[in-house]
Formats: sequence, C-alpha cells, structure tokens
Amino acid sequence: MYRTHTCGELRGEHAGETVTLAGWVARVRDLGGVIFLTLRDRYGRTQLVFHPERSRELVERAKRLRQEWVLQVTGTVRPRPDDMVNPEMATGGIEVAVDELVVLASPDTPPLLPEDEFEPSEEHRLRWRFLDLRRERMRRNLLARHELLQLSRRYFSERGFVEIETPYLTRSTPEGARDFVVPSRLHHGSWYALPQSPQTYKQILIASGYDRYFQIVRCFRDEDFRANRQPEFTQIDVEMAFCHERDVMEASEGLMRAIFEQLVGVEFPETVPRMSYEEAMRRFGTDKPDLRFGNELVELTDLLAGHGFGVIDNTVAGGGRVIGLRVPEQASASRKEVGEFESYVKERGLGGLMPLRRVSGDWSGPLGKFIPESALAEAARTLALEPDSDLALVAAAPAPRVHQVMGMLRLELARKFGWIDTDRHELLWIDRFPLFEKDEESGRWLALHHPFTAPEPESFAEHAGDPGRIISQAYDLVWNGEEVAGGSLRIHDRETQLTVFELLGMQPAEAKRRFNFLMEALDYGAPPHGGIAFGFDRLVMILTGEPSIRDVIAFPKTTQAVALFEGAPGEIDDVQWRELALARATGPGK
RNA sequence: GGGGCAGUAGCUCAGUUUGGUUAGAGUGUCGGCCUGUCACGCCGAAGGUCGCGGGUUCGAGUCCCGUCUGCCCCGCCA
Repeated sequence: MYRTHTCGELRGEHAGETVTLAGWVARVRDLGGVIFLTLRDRYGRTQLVFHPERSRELVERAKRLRQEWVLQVTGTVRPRPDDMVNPEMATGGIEVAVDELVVLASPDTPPLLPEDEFEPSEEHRLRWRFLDLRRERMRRNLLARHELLQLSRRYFSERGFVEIETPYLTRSTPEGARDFVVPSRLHHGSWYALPQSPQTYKQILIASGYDRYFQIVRCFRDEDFRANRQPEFTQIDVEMAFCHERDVMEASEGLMRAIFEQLVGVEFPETVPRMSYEEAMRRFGTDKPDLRFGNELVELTDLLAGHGFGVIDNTVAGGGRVIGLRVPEQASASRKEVGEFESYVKERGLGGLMPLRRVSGDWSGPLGKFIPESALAEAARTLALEPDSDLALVAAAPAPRVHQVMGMLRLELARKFGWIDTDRHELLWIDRFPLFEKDEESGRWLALHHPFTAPEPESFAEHAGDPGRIISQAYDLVWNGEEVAGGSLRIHDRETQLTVFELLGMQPAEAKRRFNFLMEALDYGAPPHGGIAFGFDRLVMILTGEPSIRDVIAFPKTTQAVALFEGAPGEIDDVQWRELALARATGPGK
C-alpha cells in the first residue's frame, strides 16, 4: 500500500511513529516559513507540517502544492503544542512533520472545489459529480447509505430471509407506471421492460417454496420526477409465506427498530400505531400523516352550514365539506399573509380560504358577518381556538379534495411556522386502504396498491357490486410524514385473482396472456403470502436529513431524467439502429 | 400536461424595480510579503458570449417575444 495509516486514524498515542499517508490536499496554509497543509481522504483529515528547520528543500517544493493534488507523504507523528490543539478535528491533537513528499497527481484547478465554503449549483455538482462526491456532505451520505445497506442485509439474512436476484430484463406490465423499455436484437419488434418492482417474481418464488425472500433491488418507473423520485430507485423488497398482516408488520418493525437504535440513536416506540386510510384522510388529508405535530383538520360542516352563508351552504348542498385548521398565535396575521395562504390553496384547486379569529371580542371577516355568534363560538371550541391569539383557516369545497388541500396547507404552515421538532421520530401504519380507486379520466377502476393485493374477504363478498367500497389487506409504513414502505397480503388463488382482474377491466383471456406465469404459479400450490417493500432511498434521506433524493445517490438523474455527468440518455450508432431493426420516426407527431 | 423560481468572472453571488460612463464583491488562479496556521493574514494583477436567438431603442445585463438548462410544486408515480 501507498500508506501505513489513513488520514482519520492518527492520535496522540502514535506520537513518535514514522508514518506514510496518502490523500488529497484539502487546504494549504503557507505562512512564509512554515507551511501547514491539510491532507484528506475518506477517513478524515490530518495536518501536515513542512518546517524550514527540518528541510528547506521540502518547504520550497511544498510551496507549489495546490488544492486537490494527490500526495504521498512520509513523516513523524508528533503531538501539537498544547495551545495549538484543534478540538474540531478528530486528529487535531497531532500533526505529521513531513520528511518525504511524492506528488502522485498535480491537476489543474478543478471546476469544483470540494473544500469550498459555497454550495455549488446542483447543475454544476451533477456535471462534476466525481468532485462533488469528494465533499464532506456527500461522503457522509454515501457512508450512511452503505451502513443502511449492510444493516438491512444482516437483519433479513439473520432472520432466515433468502436474498434472490430477479431479472431486470422482463416483460411490460399493463398497469401502473410507464415502463422503461429495451428493444430486443434477436426478436425484432419485441421489447423488454425494466421492472417497476419485482412484484410478480417474488410471489412466484414464494410459490416455489422460498418462504422468506428479500432483495435489495433497483426499480424503474418512467414518470415525472421530484425531490424524492428518481427514474431508477432502490427498494428493500420482502415477501413471506404463511403469514398474516401482523407478521409482515413485525418483521418490518424489527428493521425499523434496528435503524432507530443503531443508526438514528433513538429509542424505538413500544408500539407502532395503526390508523385506517379513512381516518388518516379525515384527520390529516393524506395517507402519510406527519405525527410530529398536531393541528389536525377539524370538521366544521355541521356547525357552519345552514346559516344562510352562500359560500358554505352551496358547497355543502353539493356534497362538499367545511374544514378548519388552527394556526396558533397568528391572530394578528395581516390581510397579505392570509392572502398568501389563500393563494396556496387556490393553486391546488380550492375556491378560497376564510380566516376565523376573535380579536377584542369581535369575530372578523366574512364568517363573522354571516354566521351567528353561537355557531362561531362552538366552532372555536371545536378548533381549540384561543381568542386574541390563534387564527383558524376555513375552507369549504368538495371532498376529498378539501381534505387533501387542507392537509397540504397543514404541512406548509408547519414548515413556515416551525411546528416540526426534527429530533422527534414518529412511525405509524396506515391500513384498510380501498382496493380500487376510480380513474377520473377513463372512469375505470384502478388498483390503488397493485392488482395482486388481497381484498379483505368480508368486504369483498359484501361489496361485489360496488368495487369502490372493497377494503384491501394493504398497509403502508409512514415515518415522519414520508411513506417509507408499502405492502399487502397477496391473492393466492386463481379465482380471486381473475375476479380482481375482471373488475379492473381485464378479460380472462387478456389476464392469461399478460400474467399467465403468475396464474400458473397460483394454480400449482401457492401458499398464503404477503410482503412489503421499503423505499430505500427515502430511508437514507430521513437518516441523513437530506431534502433531495439526488443527494443520497452517487450518480442520480436530473428532474428531466438526464445524467449530466456521463451524458445519458444519448445517441446510439447506425449499426445499433439496424441490428435492432428500429427506424427513426419522422414528420409531425414525432 | 400546468404553475413558480433561477441562469452575470473557474465557483458563490450583487447589479434588473426606474435602460445611460469602464458590469462589481467574495473565493479560486497568478505574482509579492509573512516561521504556529487550521476558512491563516496582508499587498497587487489577470479573469466577462450578463444561458441562447430575435425585437424595441440613439443606447439593453436591465424592457418585449421565443427558446434551452437546472430546481420546486400540482397533475402523474399499481
């Protein structure tokens, strides 16, 4: 090796030893006589000293060193003078007095300086990713990711789960997200699809008798991207045979316990609460409520309707609801501030937002004008509104949109007013999801989770004629308002699976064509089974506190799905076009 | 598909509201000084397609139109 130690390991106990280090120049402090230099590698940083009394020639050579040069140095470890100890540095008690210097690389000034005090633009960081990855923050993130990968593998492996890889070249599935597709050279006109998840494969593995499966696996979905969504992302995919919901949840909670205790360093809750989808939507307007703060949605329909206030009465007559949200200590919010909250909900499809507050004994605003005192007082009690202190924001609109938008407003207010205690960690399960939801455009029923999710037997029998009311045996795990895992018990018999396909508008012949491989597996002895998949990147985001998924992935894509560093997607050459029997589309509509 | 923010020196930004002399700062780079710094300090210099294209104007970084790129949000993401 080029080194005897790393830049992060030398301490006082090494004093007097001759060591060899290798790394990048973080900073140079040339004092004219003596030169200090911070050498960096992924383990840490160590101060080097070039002293004229030790070697004038070395000091002269050290004068030419610049940031990000790669060095190998040999020297003596010595304790720093007492008043020169740097308590900020792990190695701050020592320094290495250099006797030999080898310059292993002397690059030009790099376009991105990893030690820079400024945050480079994201475009620049992605273009020069290899330099960006030298930065302390990215080093920390990638190492946290590594820790979670290892912990997860260890956890499932030690509990008898077998990691089995499944294909990346697979067939396109009709439902769900848009597929990334790959043309076949040997079968012109046929295409592979990259998996949106290994869902069908893992169910088949269960039918094959691998009764506990897991895989840390890449998934691909060609949709629009966000701060927490990438075209390719990683899941911890888990499946179990002979299990109930509770078994999958316990296995999942075990992983979360390990994460809390070993990586986050907080105590794991005695029980992880469960909440139905219906309750979550009603109380928080979302299926992934953030429980680190309160200020829940408050149902005011019955209190505020029927008093002759047109805005409310007309909405309620059309089946709408009136929802309020308490904003503590904002009774003095200006018209402009309230206007900003109103535009926030208007941009998201609500007609308006009414402030409700009692200041010096008077109810202000349109609600105060149209609603009788007694109803307002009751509404204030329901909201726990403190007079002369709190503000409430009230919206009347069709459900469930009014809940969803007020839920978004709740999060927006939490960010704006700092309601979130970032040291808190709140987990909960959301269950009893509807099996189907109606696609507004086509009017068709779509699987809310995926088409292999088992319905709850009673509701399946009871609501055969009303698919919207069928409840599924699906569950999501929510951590601090992020959906970090989602799973379900699966259908394990052909009859139920065909019925569900049919409700989704798929005839048996079509179902056979598309999913025959799964149907056959169900025919020949599939045990009851279920599973879950964790959004691995999102777990790392929460662990590191990063707001962007791109900051926990070594080589991510932009929101336009472009890799700025290596330049993907890119052209293919004419030979490839010919071999794949592809032709460029021309003319309008291309 | 829709809405919003941004693009000026290698990098991070000011300047754009109200068009007007030579487009500034910090940092980095280069040169000089400095023997205990740790974002070392001090002095000096070089460094610009104001994203790109078009328009208005005597004159455009600044106003108008178009376009590209990055980011955020809604829709979308079983």
